[in-house]
Amino acid sequence: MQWPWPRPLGINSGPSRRAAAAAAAAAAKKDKKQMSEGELQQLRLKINSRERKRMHDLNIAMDGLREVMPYAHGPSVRKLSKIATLLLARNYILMLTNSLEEMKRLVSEIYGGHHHHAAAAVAAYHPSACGAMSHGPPLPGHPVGHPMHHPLLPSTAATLATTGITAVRAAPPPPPPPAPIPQAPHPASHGLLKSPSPGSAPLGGAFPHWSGMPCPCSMCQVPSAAHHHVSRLSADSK
DNA sequence: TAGGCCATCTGGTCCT
DNA sequence: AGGACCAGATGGCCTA
Repeated sequence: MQWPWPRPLGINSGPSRRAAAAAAAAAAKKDKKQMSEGELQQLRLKINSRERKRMHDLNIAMDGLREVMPYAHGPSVRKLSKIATLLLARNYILMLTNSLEEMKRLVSEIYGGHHHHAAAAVAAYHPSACGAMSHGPPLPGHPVGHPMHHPLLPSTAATLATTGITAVRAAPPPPPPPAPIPQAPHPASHGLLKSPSPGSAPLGGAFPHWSGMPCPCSMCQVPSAAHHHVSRLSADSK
């Protein structure tokens, strides 16, 4: 259907329209009364199946969203819940927007309005790899000694906290960190791990971290947020 | 055991 | 009319 966004209330929903719909529903009900039990059951199964498919598609889309989120991926890592995924995605978008604005501002400061050079500088400074979150070794032109603000600043976990949502089974009362959170190395107790093994790469090496930047994951945004719950991975694939 | 998350079923509503 | 979307109800699974 061509309505991939929530339908605003009130569209085409005047009293007459509603009455018509109600009448149609009533008629359908009457038809259903005339249907045999078997036919009714067939119809129900068909509708249920459609709904299942719809929800599966929704989950696939949700998985797609998880894949591009700056968050741990991998078999040993528990999946973000749906609500956490959406909230993290929102913050991620806000962060990228802020990042872009900040970048523009810096560039225009540096180049003092020479837009041509400024644009080139932006391209060189902020390669697309940054957006792809593949932060391995520093990229050419991608400063390692980034000021403490890679603007992943709107804290996901903070938002989650303010919305009363626990990101990935957040552990209770996270004392809010006053300032930028120290990033490296990740504590072994980072969470989302099946069995935190000291010495092994945090998060199984699955988590892309910026060198010299705050970690974007909600784990780091709020200490002790999100722990355990790995076994649901298997349950999720039921 | 309580609480969180999820899948599924179901009826209502709206759109094409 | 048929399909999509939505929200409430229900029950299962899992963890603290």
